[in-house]
Amino acid sequence: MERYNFKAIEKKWQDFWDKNKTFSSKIDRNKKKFYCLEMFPYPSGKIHMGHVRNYTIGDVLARYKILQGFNVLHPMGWDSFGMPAENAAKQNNLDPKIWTETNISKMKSQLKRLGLSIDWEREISTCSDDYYKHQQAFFLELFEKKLVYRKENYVNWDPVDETVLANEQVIDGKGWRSGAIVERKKLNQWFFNISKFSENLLDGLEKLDSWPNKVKTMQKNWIGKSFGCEIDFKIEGDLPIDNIKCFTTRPDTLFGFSFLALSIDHELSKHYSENKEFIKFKEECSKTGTTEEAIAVGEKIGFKTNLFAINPLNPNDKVPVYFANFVLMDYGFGAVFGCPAHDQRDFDFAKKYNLEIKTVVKPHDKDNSYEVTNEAYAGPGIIINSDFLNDLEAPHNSVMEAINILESKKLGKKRINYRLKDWGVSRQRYWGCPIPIAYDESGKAYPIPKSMLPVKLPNNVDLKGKGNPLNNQKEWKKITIDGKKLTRETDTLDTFVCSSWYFLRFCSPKENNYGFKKDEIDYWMPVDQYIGGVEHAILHLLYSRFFMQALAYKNKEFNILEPFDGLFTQGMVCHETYKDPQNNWVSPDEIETIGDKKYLKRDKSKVITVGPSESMSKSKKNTIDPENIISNYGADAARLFILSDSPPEKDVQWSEEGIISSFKFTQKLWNLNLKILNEIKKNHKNDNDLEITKFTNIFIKNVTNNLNNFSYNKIIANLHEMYSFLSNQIKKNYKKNTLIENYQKMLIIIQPIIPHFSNECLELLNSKKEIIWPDYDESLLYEKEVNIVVQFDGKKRGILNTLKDSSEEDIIKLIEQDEKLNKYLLDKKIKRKIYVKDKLMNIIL
RNA sequence: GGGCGAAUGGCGGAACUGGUAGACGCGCACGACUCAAAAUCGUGUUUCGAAAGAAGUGAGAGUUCGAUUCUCUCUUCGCCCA
Repeated sequence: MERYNFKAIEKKWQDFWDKNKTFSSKIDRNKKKFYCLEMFPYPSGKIHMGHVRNYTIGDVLARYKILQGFNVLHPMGWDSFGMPAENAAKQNNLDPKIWTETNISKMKSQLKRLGLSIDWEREISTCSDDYYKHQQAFFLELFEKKLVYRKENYVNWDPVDETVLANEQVIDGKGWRSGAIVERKKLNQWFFNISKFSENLLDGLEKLDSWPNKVKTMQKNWIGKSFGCEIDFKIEGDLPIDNIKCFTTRPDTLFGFSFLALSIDHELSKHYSENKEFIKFKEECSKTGTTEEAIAVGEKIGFKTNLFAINPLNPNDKVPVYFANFVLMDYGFGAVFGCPAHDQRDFDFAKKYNLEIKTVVKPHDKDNSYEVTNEAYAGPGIIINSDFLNDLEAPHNSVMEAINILESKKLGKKRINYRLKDWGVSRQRYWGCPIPIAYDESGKAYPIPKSMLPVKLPNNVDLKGKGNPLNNQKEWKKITIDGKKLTRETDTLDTFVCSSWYFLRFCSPKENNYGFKKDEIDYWMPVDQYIGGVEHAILHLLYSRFFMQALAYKNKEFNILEPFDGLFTQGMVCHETYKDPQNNWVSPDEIETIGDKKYLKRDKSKVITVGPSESMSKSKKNTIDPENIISNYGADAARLFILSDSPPEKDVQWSEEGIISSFKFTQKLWNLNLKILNEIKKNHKNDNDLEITKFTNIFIKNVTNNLNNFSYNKIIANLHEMYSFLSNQIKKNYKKNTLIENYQKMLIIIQPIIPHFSNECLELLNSKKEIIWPDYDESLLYEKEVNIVVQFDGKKRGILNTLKDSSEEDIIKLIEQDEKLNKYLLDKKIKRKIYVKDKLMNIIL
């Protein structure tokens, strides 16, 4: 038996694709285009199994579309700005640029070994100034359109490292590196006005039919449109103010009003800046944490002012005003009216401070004496105890009615509120795209003229020092524009900005004057199928959608509003976790299995406990290195396995047995291939071809359907069926041409999955016929005979094999003649017959 | 706390619009080849039962001639948001 030499064969085809530029793409207006895109990777230096899965899924689709005759664009690039480079640079005294470039070349060669159908001529890297100069131009374009602005906002400040921390760098309220307690600090930062497009972004979701509903729902919730009312509450007390503005979605519960709560960042707080009690209260608030989660879980606390708010619907009703930790400045106006009976947070607060709890909604099954006691009632019902609002259906009719009354009395205004906040894009870091702005001494911002772009990152920057590295570049910061001496902005852009338009750049990767060429994006965009992890379901996808809106704003030339026509979110790659007796994580390749137990390889007295399968992560040491897998088993085997066990949208469990089984399967297929080539040489004259042609037809139909539905795991099952069919039937002496024709079709069908193997076999088969995706003949799928399930009283009692399209009478006759079935009919009267043609006969006795 | 989704053999998973539950793979068992093992090939494998047969898709109800599929209630798990 010959071994399949995957190493030589895979290399041969990868070199062939490289040399012939097989996957290079050009605009061809006679062909239908297909833009297949997988989320581009961060160049960490090593591909991981998640990449293998992501890019295999995309590659299967791209190759399928190529075979179907589409003009396919399938590019790849690098999301190469970001913190890991800066951290690595700090730790190892490296230049982030060199670190990143080395990683890119390593990862590129690894990706090539997977045999992907990538057009490498379109490769881009977001950290190169060829790329980011266009991004700076976009920033200025948005600046001109007034979609970018600067405002003060809070950041996580590490006082020891003198740096701003990302949320994920704050662990238990402390800086991840210094361990210092993180402070809230206000900084001037740049914002993209994404909230301006809230309605468009919400609306656009409706048209995205090929997006998973899950993702659409997540975006919808993130945008968080709510319908309600803004109310001006009249204020009495010891401060010179007349009113406080609130937003509420439940103005219909105003008669349950018992306090008014303000965010500690509300503008009124400035009146208390010297108040010791208030300062203490603020400290208390920051201890419980300022994340929304901490607030929801933690205790609700408040600071009572000497102010009173007057209920607009009932002027005799005056309630106290508090500052409270559960009110967020970002939502509405940073002020809410408290209705304890019908909101749990308000309820908790009222209990703590002994405030009145007035029930104003009763559930449908309760009478008017209903009273909220142990917890707030937030469900639907009927309004009670509310004067002119009584008996209204809540919330369906009551909210609208309350708004109408408030509007007619000029006490409030109908208002739509969005949860979506503007996108803060300033990052106080070195390794990012410089923001093309400079300031004069008064702090006024000037855009840097387009002719002076790119604003390049300076080289040889000391990253180990404190503070923002660019801010320490005294010379770099100086710039003169039109004779004015200015100081550059030292913040860089969030890396999400880089990934918000890279799919446009792939259409025109070499264009020098602008980020893309119009005729090129008009041809290629939108991305027909975008594939990536569900972890990007909200931010990256929403930002990219916003970016298209922003480019199209006040620009009739640009008319792509949705960048991604289809979206597919793949699941994660998981692996069992292992621990030694000391409870340390152990990596799979440190383990040896003897019998049904696992031991540490280097010390076999240590028994390993097997933990649950979890997504591969370095911290749990349950990663598998794709490079080893490809070296040991080949790219085709790796592709087969990563697709085989689970549907692509679900998590897949990596296992040693699984990859070995896929590897063995490639070997079996190879030997089968040799046998088939041998049969062809024999040149049989046998005319019986129906069986194999029929099989090929079913095979084409099944795989095509499964490809269209992303049921890639089922394709692997189809492949096994093909193998078992061919290995059983090969001795049937099929005529040479029949065999060649059918086998060629099968090899084409398996090409998207195992491209190296398929190409090699096709070459050896040397058929004259063109290599295109085969059609199937519907008439050949027609069976003359069918199996009919026979049921008595709904219970399956047997199967009849009979002619297709048999009548009910024919079937009954057959049952009467059948020894096993006719006994059920003895001494019985048939009450009813249900006959489903060619499928089932159910007899009710 | 809210939203979305899932639950099928020892395991991963199939089952198109309600119509043969368990495709395909892993694992396991037995057999062939071998002095032996590995590799390979073959057979079997939901459970109970010798068999006939019965039960069976998280639990409970409902609709139906018929439910993994539809409806309701519950349990558990996952993801997202808070």
